[in-house]
Amino acid sequence: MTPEELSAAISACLSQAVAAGEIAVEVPDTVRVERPKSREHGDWSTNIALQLGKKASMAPRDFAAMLVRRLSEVEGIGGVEIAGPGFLNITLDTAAAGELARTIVEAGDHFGHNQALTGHVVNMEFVSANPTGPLHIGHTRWAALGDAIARVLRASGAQVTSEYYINDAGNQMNVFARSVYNRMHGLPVPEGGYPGEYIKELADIVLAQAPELAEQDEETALPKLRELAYTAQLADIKSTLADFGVNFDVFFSESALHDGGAVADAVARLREQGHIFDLEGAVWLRTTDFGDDKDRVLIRANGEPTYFAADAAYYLSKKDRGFSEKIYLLGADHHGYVNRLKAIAACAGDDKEANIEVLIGQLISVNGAKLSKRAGNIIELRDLINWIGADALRYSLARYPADSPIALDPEQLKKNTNDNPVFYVQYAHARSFGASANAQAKGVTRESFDASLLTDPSENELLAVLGQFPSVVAGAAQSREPHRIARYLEQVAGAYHSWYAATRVTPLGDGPVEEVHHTRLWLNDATTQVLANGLSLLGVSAPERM
RNA sequence: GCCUCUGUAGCUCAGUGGAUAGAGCGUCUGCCUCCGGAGCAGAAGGCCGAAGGUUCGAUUCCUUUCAGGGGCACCA
Repeated sequence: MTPEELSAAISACLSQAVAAGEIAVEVPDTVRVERPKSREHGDWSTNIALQLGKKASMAPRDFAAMLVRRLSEVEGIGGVEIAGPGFLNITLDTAAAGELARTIVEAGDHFGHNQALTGHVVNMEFVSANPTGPLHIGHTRWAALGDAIARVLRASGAQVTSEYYINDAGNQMNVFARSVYNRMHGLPVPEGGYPGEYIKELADIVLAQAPELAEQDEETALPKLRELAYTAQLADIKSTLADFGVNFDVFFSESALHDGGAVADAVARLREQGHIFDLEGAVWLRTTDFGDDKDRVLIRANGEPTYFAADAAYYLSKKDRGFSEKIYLLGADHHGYVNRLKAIAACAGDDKEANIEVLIGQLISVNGAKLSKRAGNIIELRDLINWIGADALRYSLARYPADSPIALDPEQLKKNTNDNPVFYVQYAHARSFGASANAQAKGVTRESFDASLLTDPSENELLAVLGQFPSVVAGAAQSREPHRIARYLEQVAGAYHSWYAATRVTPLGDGPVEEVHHTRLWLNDATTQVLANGLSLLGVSAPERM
């Protein structure tokens, strides 16, 4: 019996009691069941009687007593006790609890999938680093976390498109091109230009493709140089992301918005909506009507559209493409954008609470220094991957909530590789995988299964932890917090290691293979499955040996 | 000044309107003649930044306050 099934059973009892006229209260959609810290409080507990007692004008303990009578009749429930002010402590029959092992193995890769977000059509935009330099550590957090969120949302039934917005328009591209040009000719970095070593590499790549650029003056060379350098840089970004296990569904070009007339069109549409005004030659969007602290310019007095205008056009594109929820994952340095992005949504006639969601991730600091490609002291994502591996990096970024600031010391991270929790989890997977193979070599099989034999306390604990996976996934999806998966996996690994130390899947020595060994193989393999499914949601590999 | 995030064990950080607040690292004690010891069992270590409020119950929600990070462009 899974916690969900137990929860449903309690709801059913409540509904029956209402129907029978024993209580008069609105039955909540779901009843929360929790794993009590102490085993003395049963396998699962609920505080539903405390919550509903008052609403039903009953003493919580009387309400609880009513529920106990009905719950005790439910198949699979071994006992129900009232504790304290009205907690219900529920103990499952061993067999009902153990049945979960078979449920998981049979569900396979699908175990953990749920319907919490079925029907949601979501656009998730993240990373969106400027194509003027390589991805660096500042981009890695959302790359890891954003991709994990996309996976978790999909597992919860949402239809998700992940998107990378390429800021390939505006003056920065010219500065970028001039930086490459200057480097090519041994000139100093231009004012406000990019100094990093990668500029030299780009210059070499560009020259290899178009040697004639070396002979041309800046004005002649720039357009083609710009195009080639941009293409090379974007290709580098894409390949780094791929090595990190992050594959976007869509790469969306900002300049395409300008060239295709989408920006002008967006301004016209917003004007129709009545949120535009003209002042001192510029065109403004009245974002203050929707919570922004100042109005924003869309078209400058000189006729050029602002970056914000492209943002508006981009939002409308997402809306036109049918996404009911647009999620933006931004760094804390963009926190000032939240209100104006939401104002765009509202100006476009959307609900700024339901149709747009802006998540702010705190920045990662490295040795206390801020990183900037302009300053040239970047730590590249590719280097980090090479140093500590994509798995360890993704996991260590995914195990913290986005709003907690983390300070990474690359040297420390590299040194502490063996202390990284990812190894604890991956090791549990490898160990359970190996244990299964060994057991089967000794004649243990999954041909028979008797759930009532899983009586060891460590088995009760492991089963309880495994059973929580679907609700953990659903919770992670709804809260956009994939770190819950990581923390949960650490719990699973811990429960597995304890179980492994307490029981045996393979008989001791030359002992006979008994029914209990066959049954434990199911539990072992169920654990392997949950660990693999969970790691997959984080984009981390589940090795069969280490 | 305004907005926002953070403050929990020596360190890095989880966590919840409920029963005894957790993990890893570090420290200390045990456990390899047998399925992977990259592991297990146990010990020590806490004014959940501070003060008010809501509640039967607050570390959790609200207000104030102190401390730290980040942000406040007709840049992109």
